Amino acid sequence: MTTDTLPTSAKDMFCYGIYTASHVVNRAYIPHLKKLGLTYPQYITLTLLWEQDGQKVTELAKQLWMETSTLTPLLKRLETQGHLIRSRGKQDGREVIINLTTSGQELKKSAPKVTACMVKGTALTLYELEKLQALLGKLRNGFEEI
Amino acid sequence: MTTDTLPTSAKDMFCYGIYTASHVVNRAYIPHLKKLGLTYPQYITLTLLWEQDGQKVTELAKQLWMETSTLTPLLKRLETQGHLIRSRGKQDGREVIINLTTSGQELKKSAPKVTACMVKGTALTLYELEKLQALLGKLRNGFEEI
DNA sequence: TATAATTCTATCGCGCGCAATTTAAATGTT
DNA sequence: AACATTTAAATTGCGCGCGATAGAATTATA
Repeated sequence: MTTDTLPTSAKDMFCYGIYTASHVVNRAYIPHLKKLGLTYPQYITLTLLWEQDGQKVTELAKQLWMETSTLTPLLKRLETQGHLIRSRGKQDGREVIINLTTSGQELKKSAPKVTACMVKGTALTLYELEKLQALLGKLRNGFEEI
Repeated sequence: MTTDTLPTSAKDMFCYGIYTASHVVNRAYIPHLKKLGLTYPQYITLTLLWEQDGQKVTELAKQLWMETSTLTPLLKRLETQGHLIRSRGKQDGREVIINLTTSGQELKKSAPKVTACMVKGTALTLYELEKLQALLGKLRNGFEEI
C-alpha cells in the first residue's frame, strides 16, 4: 500500500492495525499488572487518578473516552480492593467523587518500572512512540467531530 | 514530551493512546455495522475471510492476535446468522474449517463504503494512515518476541 | 412553589477477551 | 496393539465495554 487510494487488503486497514495492536498491548501488560492485582483498564484509570485525584466519574470517563456504564463497575471493584473511595459530591449530590486511598497512591511507585518494560517491548524508539502518539491523538480527535 | 526520557504524563503513555483510540474506532464503526447486523470484531473477522476463505480457526485466531476461546463463540454467532459454516477437517478431525456462505460473501460489497467513511473520520491523510499502520505493525512484532 | 427539562450515576443484557481447564483427535513410543 | 504425548477446539469464570433504560438530584421555567 503505497498509493493514494484506499487500502483493499484486510491487514492494511487501520481498524485491523489498531484492533490487533490494542489487544497485544493489553496482553503484554497483564503479567506485570497481575503482581499488583490490577487489570489493564484499572491500571489506566489509576494513572489518570495519580495525576489528578478527586475527579468526578464523568471527568474520568471523558478522559478514558469511555461510557460511565463501563467505568462505574470498574471503580467499584477498585473500591472493593481498597484503592479508592467513592463519595457523593457535597454541592451536587448527583456526582460521585473518586479519591485515592493510601493503598491506591502506593501503587504509583511501581508504575515507572512497568512503563519502562512496556516501552522496551514495543521495539519502537522514543521518537517513533511520540510519532505514534501524535497520530493516534489526531485520529481520536477526528472522530470526536462526528 | 520531546525529550529522550520516558513519558511521565498519563496521556503521553502509548498504552493510553492505543487503548482510547481503539475504543473510539470501535464505537465509530458501530452505526455502520449495525445496519449489517454485525459487531466490530465480527466485521474484522469477515474481512480476513473475504480475502481467504476456508481457513482454520487457529489460522484466523493467529491473524487476529486473538485466543480461540474468544473466536469460537464469535464464529458460532456468525454461523447462527447464516454468514458462514463451521465444519470439521476431513483429514484432521480436530480442526474446524470456516467457509463463507453466499450471505457472508454478499456482505463484502458493503465494505468499501464503510472503509471510506471510517478513513474520512480519522482526519488523517492516507500517508499518515500508512505511517500509523507501519508503527502499529512494528509495535506488535516487538511484543511477539517476548 | 409546582413542574418540566436536564444532568449524573447506576443497572441490565449482550458480546467480546483472556487464562485455565477439559475434551477429542492425531501422533509417537514401546 | 497399548499407552503417553501432542495438538486443536471448546468450555468456564471473570472483567470489561457498549447501548438502552431507570432513578435520583439539580436547574429552569412558569
